[in-house]
Amino acid sequence: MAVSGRQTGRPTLEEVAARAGVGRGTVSRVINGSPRVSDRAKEAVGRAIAELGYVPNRAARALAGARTDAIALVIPETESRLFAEPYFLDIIRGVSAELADADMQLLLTLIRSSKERQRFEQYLSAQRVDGVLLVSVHGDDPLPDLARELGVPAVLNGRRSAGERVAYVDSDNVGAGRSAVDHLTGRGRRRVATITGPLDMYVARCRLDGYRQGVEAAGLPADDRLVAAADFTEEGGRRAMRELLERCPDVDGVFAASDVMAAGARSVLREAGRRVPDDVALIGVDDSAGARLMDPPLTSVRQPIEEMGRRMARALLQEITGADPEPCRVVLPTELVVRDST
Amino acid sequence: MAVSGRQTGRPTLEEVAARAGVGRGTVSRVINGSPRVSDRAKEAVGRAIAELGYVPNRAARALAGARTDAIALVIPETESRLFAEPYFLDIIRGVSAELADADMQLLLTLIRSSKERQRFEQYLSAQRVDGVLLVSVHGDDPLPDLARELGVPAVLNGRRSAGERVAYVDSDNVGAGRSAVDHLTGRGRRRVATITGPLDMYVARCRLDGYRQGVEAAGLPADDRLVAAADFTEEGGRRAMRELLERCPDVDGVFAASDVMAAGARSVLREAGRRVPDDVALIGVDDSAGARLMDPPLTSVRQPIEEMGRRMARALLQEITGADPEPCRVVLPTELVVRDST
DNA sequence: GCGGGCGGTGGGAGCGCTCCCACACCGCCA
DNA sequence: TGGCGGTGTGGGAGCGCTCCCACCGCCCGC
Repeated sequence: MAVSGRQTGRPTLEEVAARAGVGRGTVSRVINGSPRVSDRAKEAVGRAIAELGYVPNRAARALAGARTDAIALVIPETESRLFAEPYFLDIIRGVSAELADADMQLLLTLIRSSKERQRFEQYLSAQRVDGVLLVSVHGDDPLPDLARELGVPAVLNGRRSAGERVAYVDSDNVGAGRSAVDHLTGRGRRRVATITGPLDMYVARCRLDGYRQGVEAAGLPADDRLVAAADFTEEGGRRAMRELLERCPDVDGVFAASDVMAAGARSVLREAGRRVPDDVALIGVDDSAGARLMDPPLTSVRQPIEEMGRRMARALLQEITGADPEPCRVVLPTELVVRDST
Repeated sequence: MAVSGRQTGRPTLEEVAARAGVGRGTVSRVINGSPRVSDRAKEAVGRAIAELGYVPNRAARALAGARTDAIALVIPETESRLFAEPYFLDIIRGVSAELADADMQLLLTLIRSSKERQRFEQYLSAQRVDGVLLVSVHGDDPLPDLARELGVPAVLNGRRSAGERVAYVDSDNVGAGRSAVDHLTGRGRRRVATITGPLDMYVARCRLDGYRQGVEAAGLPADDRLVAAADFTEEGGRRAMRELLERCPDVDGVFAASDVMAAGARSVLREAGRRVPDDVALIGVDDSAGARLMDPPLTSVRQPIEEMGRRMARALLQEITGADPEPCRVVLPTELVVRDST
């Protein structure tokens, strides 16, 4: 049964109106939750909608009204895949959960090349989405500002700098570094090193700041030889660990600014015959799935990634409805997950 | 400058037509690549488009025409997160790459609850996407058939059974199991066990078949005590390995049908004092990021995940344009990645 | 008792496209 | 010379909504 003759088969708002014995306008008002509708009409329309199985046509809505009921989640992947991948999935999970309730569509846009970037910029300026969520933005990324200029609501995941002007949801990266080092020094480590992310990224600088605070708080001497810059990759972590071992053979604790780099460091430590955690305690950031698989399982500072996604979505929705004129500035706390590597 | 007074600011097809000195129809024809246009007109329109920075309005297009220029990628997450997460990201990556060239939008839909499932089914029947890509479908998932009934093109990632009737892109799971066992027996292992996925999933049964073929080909006796069913989770892998150790203390090789389960097995082996690979050789499937991090690094059978995503997208696009009446049935080869666990 | 509100309503006028019909205009044939 | 088909073209008629104006009652105040 059903789905037989008709071309498109879908009932329209007009048909709903006819069945409910009201005008088109009234149906539209009911659907959009306008307060100026009598209970009687509301009920009649509701029944007609149910009977007909009516679902509003999004294209028509977008064309007639202003909104599209869709937001874009943008993930730039220009360079090497900097962040551990599960990170993105968790963000997506959070965003998706929040959007589902608002009945908004999630458009996923991976930007790999400048061509794709250009295409996305066209997208933006064509106002084809009600807002954008930007993940993994670099310090010099112009996309957030472009969105602002075009009047498209935007929310970032992470800041580009301390003075970020676009709305953002970030995690407490200074606190992450700080708690990692506190944990290390709390276990009696005295020569605590750090492997940083790329220092043109604010997130990396923040974690380094946290490290420095922790070192100072423990009354240990600041020693720049204990700081090795890397790039969030495993190979980078490996290289940095080698440097560290060479410069400071007496290192007994390492705070790697990401789990992936910690994994790199771990393999170098193994090759060098240093036991973890006996000789060198090791701690990462992200609490990624891989952390648990490492040997020994890696102590790590967890970020509430899914929650960040959720908060970003919520902030964007608010910005779209214009509920809150103040751009969202949220910094979520991190949490130490202690395992056997420390 | 720019973006000053005008309400929407975007030029319309009509304005392009006026500027090019042609009719609306002609501009539309040029944009959609119709052959029935003179070179002169084509050129004039092209210039006008460039000068005005015209970008077609998607909503209007969708409303007037039949297509929406969007496809949905559906990821059911009802139960525990069965598959390792990076899997999905790689699929997304492949799909996205292929779609970008076709200038199609990627709608991501996570289905967690029956409510979200229902919403998506409404979506489908409202014809709001030109097609669907379905990932991680279970044997009894009705979604693919629903899509078929509604006449929405669909492509699956993996089959639900040997007789799958909906278009699909799968990897050679039998071959994966077979090559894993061949590798194990090739290294002289004689008591080779397997930890399977949930046997109501076709993928799990295929890998088990491959295992059995491998055992037989090596002239080893089939022994059901060497087969332990699990569920693709780490805890499941752990439980299965314990069983195996109890039933067959002389086991010297284990083929786990996923890296995650291999990780579980590995930790049980450690606790039991069995060395890997000396006492027991261990091999997984997926070649996930975690495999490399394990100690020792895990030998694994890699699936061409990103390529699968790409092929799925390509197949779907073809099905949408109606180019190929035959539903896509692709089975991609897997590849053994040898590391230190075997 | 009459005028002015206000809650509630109907329906016209688009939104920016695609589809398709109608109509030039060309060169060809009979 | 007239007719005929084939190109190339213009533009009307929607697609299914939202927005908004106009309108109908009713109740209130004076």
